[in-house]
Amino acid sequence: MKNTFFANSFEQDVYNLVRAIPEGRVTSYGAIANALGAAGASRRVGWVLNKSFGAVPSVPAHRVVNRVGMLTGAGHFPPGREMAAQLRSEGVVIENNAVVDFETRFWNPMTDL
DNA sequence: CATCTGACCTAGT
DNA sequence: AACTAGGCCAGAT
Repeated sequence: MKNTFFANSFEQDVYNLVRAIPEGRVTSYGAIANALGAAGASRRVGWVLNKSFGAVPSVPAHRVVNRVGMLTGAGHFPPGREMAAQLRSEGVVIENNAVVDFETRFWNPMTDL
């Protein structure tokens, strides 16, 4: 389905979609890109999220992981806002830099949005 | 201006 | 089923 937001810019779309992720849920870069109609541009999503730290309101980028559920971007998170820490605060169990029961915690933008 | 790398994903072996 | 290789878009060197 098409986003109810507006496609003013790719980064804006990514921001809105990531902000729409419910607490305690996670999604993947590919799902976001696909939901935005930019299938295959999953790398771009990651790059957009990289600069999303300075954006306001804060973008819960910690809820975005790769397809396997690994916190690949944990090392790029600023100090005090580590991925695993925030996810744990939301009730998500992290084991070895990966989300436990990722498929259960997975949130599909197109389906649930 | 050409090349490489990177918060990835899909497909082939 | 696990591993390797290729493809994708954008920024950095």
